Amino acid sequence: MAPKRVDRAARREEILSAAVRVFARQGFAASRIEDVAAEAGIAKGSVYLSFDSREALLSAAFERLSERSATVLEQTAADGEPALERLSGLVRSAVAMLADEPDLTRVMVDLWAAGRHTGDGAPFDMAAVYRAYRGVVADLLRRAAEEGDLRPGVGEPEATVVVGAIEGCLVQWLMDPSVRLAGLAEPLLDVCLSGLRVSRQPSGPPDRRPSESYQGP
Amino acid sequence: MAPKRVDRAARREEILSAAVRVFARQGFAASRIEDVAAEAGIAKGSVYLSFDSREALLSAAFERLSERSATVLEQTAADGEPALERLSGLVRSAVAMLADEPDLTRVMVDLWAAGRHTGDGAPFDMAAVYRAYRGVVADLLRRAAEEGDLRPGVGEPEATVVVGAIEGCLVQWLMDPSVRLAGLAEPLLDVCLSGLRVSRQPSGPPDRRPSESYQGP
DNA sequence: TTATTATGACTGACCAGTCAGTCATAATAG
DNA sequence: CTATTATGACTGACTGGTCAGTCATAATAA
Repeated sequence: MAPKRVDRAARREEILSAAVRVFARQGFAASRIEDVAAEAGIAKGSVYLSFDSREALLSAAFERLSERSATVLEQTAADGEPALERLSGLVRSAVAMLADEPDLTRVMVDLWAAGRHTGDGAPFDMAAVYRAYRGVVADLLRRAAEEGDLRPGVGEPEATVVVGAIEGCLVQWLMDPSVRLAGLAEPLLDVCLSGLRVSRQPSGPPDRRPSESYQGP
Repeated sequence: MAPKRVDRAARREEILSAAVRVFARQGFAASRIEDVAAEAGIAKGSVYLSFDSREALLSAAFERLSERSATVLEQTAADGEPALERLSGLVRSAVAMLADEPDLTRVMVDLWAAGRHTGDGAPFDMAAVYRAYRGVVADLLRRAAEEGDLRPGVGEPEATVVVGAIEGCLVQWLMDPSVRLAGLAEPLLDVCLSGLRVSRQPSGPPDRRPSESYQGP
C-alpha cells in the first residue's frame, strides 16, 4: 500500500531550504511562490503539497531559526564550567550559528517585519526568542557574579545589552556585507566583559580563542 | 489670479507623517496607499500630488530618519570636551532620538528589509548610515584612547560592537515593547565602558546621569 | 487498475497608479 | 458689494497587471 514513495518530510525540507535561499536573495515581500518552486526545481502547485500558504513558508523559516536558537541555548546548559566561561561560549556559539547560516540569518529581517504585529502566542513570536536569550544570559550573569567573576548587581538590562550587541552586529552585517560577522564575537566579548576604559585588570589581555564552537544540527 | 494656495511642503510633511504612523502600525508591506490617505484625511489620488509612488513614501521616511541620524552625529561634533564624554553623549543622544520618535523607529525594520537589496548608491542606503555612525564612534574611541581614558588598540571592531549594542537593543524593543528602550542607554554605556568583569576601577561606580540629551530638529 | 504525486493553466481578489471631472478660492470686472 | 472667471487642489471610479491559491488532468509506481 504505497505507490510512488516520496519522503514527505525530506521534500518539505528541500522546499523550505529553497524558500530560505529565495527569501535571502530577494526578501520575502518580493518572493513569489513561483520563484520558490523554480529554485526547488518543481512546479508551483507542488509547493502547496507541502505548505498551506506563502505565509506558512515564512513561518517554517521562523521555526527553523527558532530551533537553531534553542540548540545554542541548550548547548550552554552544560553545567560544571564557570558561568563566565559558559557565557562566552554562548556568545561565540550564537555568532557562529548566525555566520554559518547566512541565508537563514538574512531572512531574519523579514521575520522581524512579520513578527512585529503579532501578539504573544502568534505564529512568529520573535519576542519569545529574545526573551529566552535574555533569560539565559541574565541567569549566567548572576551566577558569574556569585562566583566572583563579574561585578555584582548585573541583571536584565545588562543581559539586554549583551544580546543586543549580537543582534546589532547582525544588523550591520545585513546592511553591509563587508562587515565581518564571525570576526566580531571576540571584540564583542572583549568590550562587554572587559569594557573599553583603561585596563585595570592584573590578569593581562583577555584570551583570544580561535572562535567557532557552534555545532549545528 | 491665485486660487486656493496650499503650502505644498507642509502638505507633503503631513502626508509623510501619516504614512509613518500607518507603516509603524501595520508595516510597510500591509500598508495600502488608501490607508495612508485615510490617515491623512485626504483622498487616495491626492497622495500622488505629493509623492510619485508608494516606494517614494518609504524613501521619504528613510530621508527623515537619515536626517535625524545626521543631527545626532553633528551634535557630537562639538570639540573641547574629552572624547569619552562626547562618546557617552553620542550614545545617549542616539538612544533618546530613537525613543523620542517611536513611529519613525518602528519603520526602521521596513527600511532594513527594503535596503537590503540595494547597492551602494541606492535609494535606501542604510549601510551608509551605519558606516557614518561607526566612523564617528571609532574616531572618538581612538581619541579617547589617546587621551588616556580608554585602553589602546580600540578601533573599527569595537565601534561596530558599540553601534551594534544600540541597534540590538532597538531590535528587542521592536519585537517586545515591554523592553524599555530609553532606560537602556545607561546600562549600555556601563557595560561597554566599564565591562562586566569584577570592578577594578578605583573611581567608584560609573556616574548615572539623568539621561536624555537629544534635542531633535 | 488504483492510489498517490506532480503539474501548470486558470480564476478571482487585490491594489498601484491614472485621469476626467468637481469644487473652493481668489482675483478681477462691473 | 456681487458676479464672473481663472486656477489648481482635490477626488474617487476605473484600469491593467500581478499573484496566491485551486483543480482538472497527467504521470508514475505498486
